[in-house]
Amino acid sequence: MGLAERREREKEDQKRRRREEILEAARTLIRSKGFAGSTMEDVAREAELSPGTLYLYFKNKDELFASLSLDLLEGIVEGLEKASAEDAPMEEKFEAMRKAFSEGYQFEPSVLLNLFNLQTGKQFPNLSSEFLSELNRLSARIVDILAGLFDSGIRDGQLQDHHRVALADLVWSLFTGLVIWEESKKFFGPDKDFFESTLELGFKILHRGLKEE
Amino acid sequence: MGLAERREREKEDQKRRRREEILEAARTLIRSKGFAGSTMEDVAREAELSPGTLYLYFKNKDELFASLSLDLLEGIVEGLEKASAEDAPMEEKFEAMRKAFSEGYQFEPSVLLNLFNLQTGKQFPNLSSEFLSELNRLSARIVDILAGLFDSGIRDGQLQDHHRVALADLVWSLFTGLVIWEESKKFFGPDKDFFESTLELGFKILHRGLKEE
Amino acid sequence: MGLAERREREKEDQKRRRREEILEAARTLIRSKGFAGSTMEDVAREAELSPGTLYLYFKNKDELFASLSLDLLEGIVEGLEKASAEDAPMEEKFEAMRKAFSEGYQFEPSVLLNLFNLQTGKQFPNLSSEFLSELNRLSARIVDILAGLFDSGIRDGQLQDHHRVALADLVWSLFTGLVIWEESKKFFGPDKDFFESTLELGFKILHRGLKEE
Amino acid sequence: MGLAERREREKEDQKRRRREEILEAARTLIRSKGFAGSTMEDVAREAELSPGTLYLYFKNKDELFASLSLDLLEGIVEGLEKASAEDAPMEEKFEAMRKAFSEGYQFEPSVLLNLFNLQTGKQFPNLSSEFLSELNRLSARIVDILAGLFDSGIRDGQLQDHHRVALADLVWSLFTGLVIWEESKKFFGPDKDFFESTLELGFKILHRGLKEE
DNA sequence: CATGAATGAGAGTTCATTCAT
DNA sequence: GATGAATGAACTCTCATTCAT
Repeated sequence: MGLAERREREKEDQKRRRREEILEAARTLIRSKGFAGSTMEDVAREAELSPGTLYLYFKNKDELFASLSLDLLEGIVEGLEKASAEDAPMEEKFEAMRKAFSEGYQFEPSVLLNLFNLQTGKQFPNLSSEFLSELNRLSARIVDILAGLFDSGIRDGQLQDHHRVALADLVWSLFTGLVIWEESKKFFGPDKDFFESTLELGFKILHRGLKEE
Repeated sequence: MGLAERREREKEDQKRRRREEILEAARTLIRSKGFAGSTMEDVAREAELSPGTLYLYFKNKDELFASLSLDLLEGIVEGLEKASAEDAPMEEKFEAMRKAFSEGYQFEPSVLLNLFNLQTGKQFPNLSSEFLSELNRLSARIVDILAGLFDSGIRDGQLQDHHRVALADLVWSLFTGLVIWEESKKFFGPDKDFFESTLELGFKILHRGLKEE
Repeated sequence: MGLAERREREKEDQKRRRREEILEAARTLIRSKGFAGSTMEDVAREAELSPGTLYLYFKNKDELFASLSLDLLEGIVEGLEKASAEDAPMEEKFEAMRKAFSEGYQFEPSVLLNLFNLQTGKQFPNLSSEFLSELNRLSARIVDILAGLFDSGIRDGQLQDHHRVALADLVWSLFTGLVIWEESKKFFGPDKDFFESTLELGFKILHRGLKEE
Repeated sequence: MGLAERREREKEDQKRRRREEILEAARTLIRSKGFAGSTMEDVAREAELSPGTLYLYFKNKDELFASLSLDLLEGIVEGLEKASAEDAPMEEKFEAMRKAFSEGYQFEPSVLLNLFNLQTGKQFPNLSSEFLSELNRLSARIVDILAGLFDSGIRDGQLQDHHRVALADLVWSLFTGLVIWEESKKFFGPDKDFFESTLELGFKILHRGLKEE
């Protein structure tokens, strides 16, 4: 490996790290002030950079914050892929799914809310279509994996036969709805967080509701 | 009834109608451009009024659009109250619930998304606290009714025993998640709407998952 | 006197009374919120009328509030005319002057401040020139009377010889300056009002400073 | 001195200069159109900047224009402090006072008028309380210095004994009243300016009226 | 690469004034 | 004469974005 090559790589690393720092700052801010409430200057201050610098790493504000959503979705995809790869009884698969979602929740609830604002696609004329289709590709991938998971369960007789995609939509909706609802509840009673336990209950009932006897 | 009295009442009616027109215009706009993307001038133009007039009926933009959320929640509360009032087998109650949600969906999905933006409470400094607490009161009322519904089912032995509020949270989350998700899907495949069928499936599975044998 | 004539007169009276009520309301408001801070709707509410009605009595907001200044100036002119009419020793004339000013102060300090805003003539494009010249005529009249007063004192050897108009300007400036300054002081120490005693002292020193020995 | 340090200082200078330019523009405008008549866009245009830039240097319109008043008051305080520091016969001190005021007049009469609008405190909800108290502190300081000046004259037997603060109020009122009055007169007879000569006369009479024989 | 001062379009909001009833 | 709902021009202020250094 030549020197030039190493330099190159170090530069790349440096760049990636910077990018991460900015996203980290954005995540902190979206939590406390929401998307519309956070200014680029806020992000710059939080990341200890100047506003101009942000534009060296992100095309605009929308894409900066949308990148958070991408990260979130990627994390969930990864988790779900692992869950679906295993050759295990349905119970364990459900458990793995639940864990993947749970990790998504850790990421930052506000980001998920923002994802939907993005995805309904209104008011984000600055989001490049490549970006949007990447978001959609990942969402679709999630539903895909979930559908596949249910398909395998149905085919080997562990689950009742229902439309796979509808089942996937249901689970994904349950997850996102719960994230948002728990986030809302926090606002008027900031102390408690029942996300985990309620999600667990949800999966339990879901499993029982689907199980083939 | 005196003439003055009649005049008075007609004026009241006129006023209410105007308010409705403005809300209607806002609903149309939130659908096409979202909350942040809709300007007060847009609303005025849509309602065929001048911008200043809007402020005779609503204190500011936030409250105007939040009023839509209030209407939506009120509609759902009403529907659920009817569902819970009936003395019927659980199946029918579930069916009534589903209908109440279904009507909420008709109202306008974007409004629900905006409700959550409001409720996470960030970035809406112009929303009076009375308004926010009214929003929260209604949300709480919904969960309350749902919890009561499950409670009755559990107590007369039709449903398995679970934490009532957790069950309520689950149903409410499922509904809201589904609304938002279907709305998102429309954006990248605008032709189909599986909300109704998926919600139906959800309730079916939920019922089976909870039913005491 | 015919009936028609009486009707006419009663109408006139009624009209004048209405006008007074509006001015009274404006005076109350200018005290508490200042000119720019008072809206026409405020005035209407205070006078228990509708906004539109104000325009039956005054051409616009500027003229309404400027009328207060006219009233104030007229009161002072009247008082000073009495003071200058008397054939009395200088001491008594000074005392009469002081009283005239004192009554002007009772009228409402804020009105005087507004008068100057009007008279520096900026930002009041809605004030008809007739109105402005009436304001100026009264101001000039005040200086005139004061100058005459000093003239008589100088000519009969009671006062030292100085430029009459300059003396008049001095007294008028002293008065207005004191009104405004005491008003300002009230804002950060609202309890005390030294206008009367300080004005008295001012006149005493002025007299001693001018008296021919 | 390091390079960084020098850069730093130059930046500071640049910043101060910009601020001055904006204030200068505001002063030009308040003279021609008054406070309420000048828009932020006017100021920006006059300063050859964009509206947004003004807000980098001043929190809002009120504070921008109030800064002019602060400058004016500071100038007067400075002048008066010099006047009171001298150990000189009363005549010279009076002369020094007069000069301090005279320079205040040069600053810009309209600013003084605006100061009083500010200080009566109505209708300026955007003025931070720190700003207001700074204005009041300076006003109080002026009266303080003046009172001290009179006190020394009284104690060494050059002036008759009167309430020091009342004397200070008188002089300050005379000054401000004269500024405003001469400004008003300019409006309907724009050619002449008797401020200097009238102020001189005022001080002469005042001195004679106070002098202990 | 990084900066941060400057930009300027665009938003929400106010309020003097009008006019159909 | 009186009303008050409606108007709409005009204002202040924000903030994503740019670009000279």
